Formats: sequence, C-alpha cells, structure tokens
Amino acid sequence: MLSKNEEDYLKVLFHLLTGEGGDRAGTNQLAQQLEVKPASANSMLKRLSEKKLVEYQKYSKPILTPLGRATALQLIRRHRLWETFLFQKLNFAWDEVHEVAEQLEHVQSEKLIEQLDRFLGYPKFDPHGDPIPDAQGNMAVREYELLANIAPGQRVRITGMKDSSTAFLQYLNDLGLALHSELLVLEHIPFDNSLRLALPDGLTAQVSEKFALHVFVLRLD
Amino acid sequence: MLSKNEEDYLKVLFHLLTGEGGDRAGTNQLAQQLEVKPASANSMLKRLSEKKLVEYQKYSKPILTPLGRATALQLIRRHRLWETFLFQKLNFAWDEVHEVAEQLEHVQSEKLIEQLDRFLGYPKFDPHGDPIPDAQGNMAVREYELLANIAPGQRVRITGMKDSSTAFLQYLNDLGLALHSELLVLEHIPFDNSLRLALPDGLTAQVSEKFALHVFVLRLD
DNA sequence: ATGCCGTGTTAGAGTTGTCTAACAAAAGAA
DNA sequence: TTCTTTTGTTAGACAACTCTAACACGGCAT
Repeated sequence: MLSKNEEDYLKVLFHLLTGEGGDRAGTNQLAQQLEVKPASANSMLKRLSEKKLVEYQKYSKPILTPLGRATALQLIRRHRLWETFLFQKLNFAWDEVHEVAEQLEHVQSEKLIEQLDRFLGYPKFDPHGDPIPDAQGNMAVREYELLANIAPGQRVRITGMKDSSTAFLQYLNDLGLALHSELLVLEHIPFDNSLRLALPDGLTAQVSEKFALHVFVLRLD
Repeated sequence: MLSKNEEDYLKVLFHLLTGEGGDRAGTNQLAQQLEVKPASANSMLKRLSEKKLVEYQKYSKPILTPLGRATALQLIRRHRLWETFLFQKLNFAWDEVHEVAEQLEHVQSEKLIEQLDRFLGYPKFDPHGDPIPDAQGNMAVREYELLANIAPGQRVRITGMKDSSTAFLQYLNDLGLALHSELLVLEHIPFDNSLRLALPDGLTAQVSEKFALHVFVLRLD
C-alpha cells in the first residue's frame, strides 16, 4: 500500500519520463514539479527504489520498474475517471476538475474505480482529451496534429490540450472553445506564426503560435 | 484546514458525545474507537483544544465547541452523501459503503459536496437510514421505534439500523431485509424476548432480542 | 587538464502522529 | 478514610515526511 505522497511522486515521475524530454527527469525536476526541495525528492527516490517501483542509484537518472509503471498508470486511470465524473455528472468546469481529482485519485478501492468506470460508460478520454487507461493499463492513442501545423482552409476538431494549466483553459473558455469544438483555420501569418481562426460562434479570433502549439486537433475533410 | 486524522478524531468524538451515553467520551473510549493507544488520543485532544474545536482540560471530559460540532456535522454530511452515492449509483452493497466513504469524506471541496448532493436529489437519509445533515448542519429526525418494542400483529417498515457493523448488516442481508423492507411481527416469546417475524419473501424467521434492539421501524397502520 | 557551476547528496533538525513505559489522579471498595 | 483499580497524563522514542545548510560529483569552458 503506497502513501499519498509516494503515489504523487510516482505519478509525476511517470509524466516526466513519458513526456517528450524523457531525460529531464532528475531530482531537481521532480522536486520542482512537486513543489518540494531537491533534498526531499532525493530521499523519496530512495524510498521508491526500496519498494521496487523505481530503479535508482545515486547521481544517475531514475527510471520506473514495470511495477512502478503499472502503478502509475492505475493512478492516471483513477485521476482521469474522476475528472470525467466531475465534468459530466457534477457540473464542474473543465478547468476545475484537476484539483479535486488530485485528491479523489488517492482513495483506495478497486471496486470503486471499476464501478465508476461502468457508471460513466467506459469513457476512452477525459474532459481534456487525454486517454483513460483501462484496468490493464492500456489506453487509446489519440489521433492528433498540432493546430500550429494546420494549413489555411482546413476545418478541424479539437481533440486535446497539451497544457492543462488553469490560465490556458480559462483562455480557451473565453474563446468559446472546448474539447470537440470545430473550427476553421483562415490564415497563417508568417511574421510571427500566429493564426486567424473561425470560431464555432461565427466570430473570428487571432491566436499566437504558442497557443497553437498547445492544442491538438483532428482534420475534418 | 484539518488533517485527515484531526477530522477522524473529531467525528468519533461527536458520535461519542451525541450517542445516548454521552458521558462515555473519555480518552480511553476515544482511543478504543480509533484503534490507537490512550496516549495518542490524549495528545490529539490537546491539539484539537488548541484549534478551538474541543474544550478540554486535563482529567476532565472533553466537549465540542460550536465550531467543533459544526465541523463534525459537515464530516457526517460528507460521509453519508458518499455512502448514498456508492449505494445508489455504483452498485455497492450497503455493508460495503462505509469503508470507502470513510476515505472519500476527507476530500476537501465545497463544490464537490454541494454538487454531489444535487446529483443525488438532496437525499434526507443514507442507505442505513441515518439522516444526512444539510449544508447548515440541520438534519431530519428519524421517526423510529425499536423493533423490540413492537406488539405482535403489527406491520412495520424498517427505517434504520442502530449498528452498522458488517456482521450485523450481513445478517440482515441474509434474512432478505434492507432499509424500507416491510415485515409483520408474528409472536413475542417471553422467555428470551425473541420475536417471530413474517419476512417480505413470505418466509418467517425468529430473531433474538439483541437483534430487535438494533433495528428501527415505523408502524404501518 | 583545471576550475567552475549546476545538479545531486548527506547530515541534522522540525512536524505530525504513533508507540511504550512510567507515573498521577479519580473513582470505587472495604 | 484508606486501599486498590481504573482512567488519564507525561516523557521519550520512532516513522514518514518536510526543510536548511553544507558538501560531493560531473559536465563544460578555458
């Protein structure tokens, strides 16, 4: 049985190792993500190593053992199921779900998660478009392209967000955009790589390259 | 913000002080309920006293402050709402809900609880028949009589259980009884105060006085 | 190769909560 | 009242974290 803190470290470690820059998973990165000091992260790495969740020897980069990876995937499963529940059933806005799911994911009960999954109709994606692992840890791969790479004239549907920060989600909200929104790329401005978009409500908006690099889309033909 | 442990102590203290033998709320009782040693309960009482949740001076019985009582009622609200959710929506048996609710009740989010309440249709009673406090801490009083006091010939409906131990709930289950079950008292055996009952399934059963003292019922006329 | 600087590690202390063991107070019995 | 038993309290230690401060390693530039 893992403590809440051990679970938190494990999950962050998984995300650091799985995200593109898989080499950025050092003591400092870990500490920064968890908002603790490097010394704390270091001693937790030792503890997770003793519990066979992480392979770690000092001054080297940690990696997850198969057990560690499987455990992390279950945590991600719980987190995303709870997010889906909060969004679909309890009227939470999609930028409010994360914080509460962060607490709910630590509740220990196999049956709870399996029944929650059933209750929600075995969803494949959470409200941010991230795939939900099944009980075996398998998850769908999201079909995606970055909005930044779409040519003018192309119609697309939003399938996910790379960034789930509140600021980003709020901005999306303000634009009237959400998961599954459809939009049309009108123009690509070469000077700063910003885009002009036709929004669902009929209005147009201009968004920065940075924005467009954080939105995943599917081409509609 | 209270820790999980502080919340647990507070809740047990409330139940000890509110249950009939309100004087049985000493250090030892508290420790026994929480499965810790008296020394631990003692130091927690001091901490709760510093936080103005409990009035306590050494060698005297602790009592809850108004703040402590209000806080405990919110915990009970959360617990009973989660029990109701697990029972109604997630197919949990009523003797399985307690343990998981015990974890869920510590999740901190006003909105979560208010939305859960709405989602469940503002239930007044949990699956054991215990009343659910509202956001202000008010709760319905259950109309009840003990099954042990019902005269033969009287038809009654089960409205609650005094004991929520797994053993007791399992026994009820085995008899085919649950909250809202209706039954008829057939005979009262004076020798040991046991009762013969007509059960919903048409069968009869004989139950001990001890059993009958743990079931709350409403007379049906 | 040498030195520097960022990354990583250790030692030692604080907090929350647990325990055991010893002691003090209150309550009940004689 | 006095003795005994129960109940409650304290001191000191340990575990799971956290931190600060000091130190070790390793990569990079000169």
